[in-house]
Amino acid sequence: MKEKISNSVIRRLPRYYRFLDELKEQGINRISSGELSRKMGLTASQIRQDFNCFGEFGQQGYGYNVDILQKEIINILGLEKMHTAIIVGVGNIGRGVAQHINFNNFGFSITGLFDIKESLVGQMVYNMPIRNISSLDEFCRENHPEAAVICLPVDAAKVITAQLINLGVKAFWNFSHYDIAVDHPDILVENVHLNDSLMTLSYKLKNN
Amino acid sequence: MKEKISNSVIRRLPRYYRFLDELKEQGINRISSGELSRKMGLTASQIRQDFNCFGEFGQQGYGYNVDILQKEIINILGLEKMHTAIIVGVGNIGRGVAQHINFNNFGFSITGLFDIKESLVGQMVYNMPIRNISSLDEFCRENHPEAAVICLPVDAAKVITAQLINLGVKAFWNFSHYDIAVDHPDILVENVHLNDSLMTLSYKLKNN
DNA sequence: TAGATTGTTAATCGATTAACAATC
DNA sequence: TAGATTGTTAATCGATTAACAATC
Repeated sequence: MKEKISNSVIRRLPRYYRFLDELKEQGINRISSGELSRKMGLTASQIRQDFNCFGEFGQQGYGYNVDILQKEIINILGLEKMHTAIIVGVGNIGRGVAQHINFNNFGFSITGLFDIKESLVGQMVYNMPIRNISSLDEFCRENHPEAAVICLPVDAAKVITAQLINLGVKAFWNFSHYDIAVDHPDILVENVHLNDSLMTLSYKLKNN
Repeated sequence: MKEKISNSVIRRLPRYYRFLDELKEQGINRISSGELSRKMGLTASQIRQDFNCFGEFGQQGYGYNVDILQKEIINILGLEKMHTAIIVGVGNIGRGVAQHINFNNFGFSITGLFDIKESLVGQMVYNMPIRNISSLDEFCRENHPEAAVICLPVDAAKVITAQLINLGVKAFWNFSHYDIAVDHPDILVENVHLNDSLMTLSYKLKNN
């Protein structure tokens, strides 16, 4: 294991994970950096550099064992260690994410869902009722969720995030437009800025 | 306007757009790169470099006019030019995105929604019925959508994407795990890999 | 004018690519 | 052994930061 792993490397790991899955499905259990580079549209050099950040996973003259490599990536990403998480905001996008994402596969166990809207409170998602956001404090003091998925409008996101940080939440999967990292530099944040992404597509269309 | 604008710069533009919005709401109509850098957690240098890729938007000794700057960014991102788009796959995530995203604000006008599931066909989203995916060919030949939002499982995504490219769709907002760019290098793709994002959060939690 | 802040060039830093010796 | 392919160092490329002259 080398020193500091760069962000660029980390962001490529899930993609490797995905492609290794595909190889496994095709019954391929051995792959060289050259072959993988062609399949993924990267350079073989980059692939070898990336993997070598974490140790020596390959074998000279042979390549990489698909299964072992994927297990290493699972380990690096920490997908086997489970973290508790709550979903705050179960509107259009919150509900979509809640139902679409297989949290368990990626190291998260959802322990609660919250919304402010009375009409949503009590509805079942998975096999859990949506709770009133007024019970957030109490719930967190009892259950100590480690992470929160934030699917709220920007103003609510700001307030609720600060509240959750006080309650000990350490990591946020942030779907809101609120920039958590600016106010809370020491908190772990992963942003999903859908609007930003769509604007980028608009840019590409303009400058094709 | 300089030569090639780097990807890193483009990806920062929507974020500038967002922060300028916030400034406008606060009634601030003038900002220096130094102040903005503190608010956004960037260097002032980078901000000036970024804006200078596209022209001279500021004024020495004064800074930038918030309104003008935002209009320039809107122009650069092409948010005023409207593009027609369809949404393919109206399951959990497709529906969430369809209802959550304000496509019109970002240069897109949704002209059709499609799903394969009979139980969904006919249901109304916005003021449009979800159509059967079997009518995709006919619809595209008549309406020529420029872009498609892909919210499908990986296998369906692969097939439908190829079909849509044949029908003249030029750009994809891709929520599937299928890597469009590998098979179709000349097509415009903007990926939203939610699973990848969540795995990154898992990594951060492991290596906090 | 003096102060502030841009636009822009130069320096630094980091990430990607190329090359090749080590080794299976 | 000969061929293949890794692990790793060195070279290149690109992006960020620093510095400062231009100018409002």
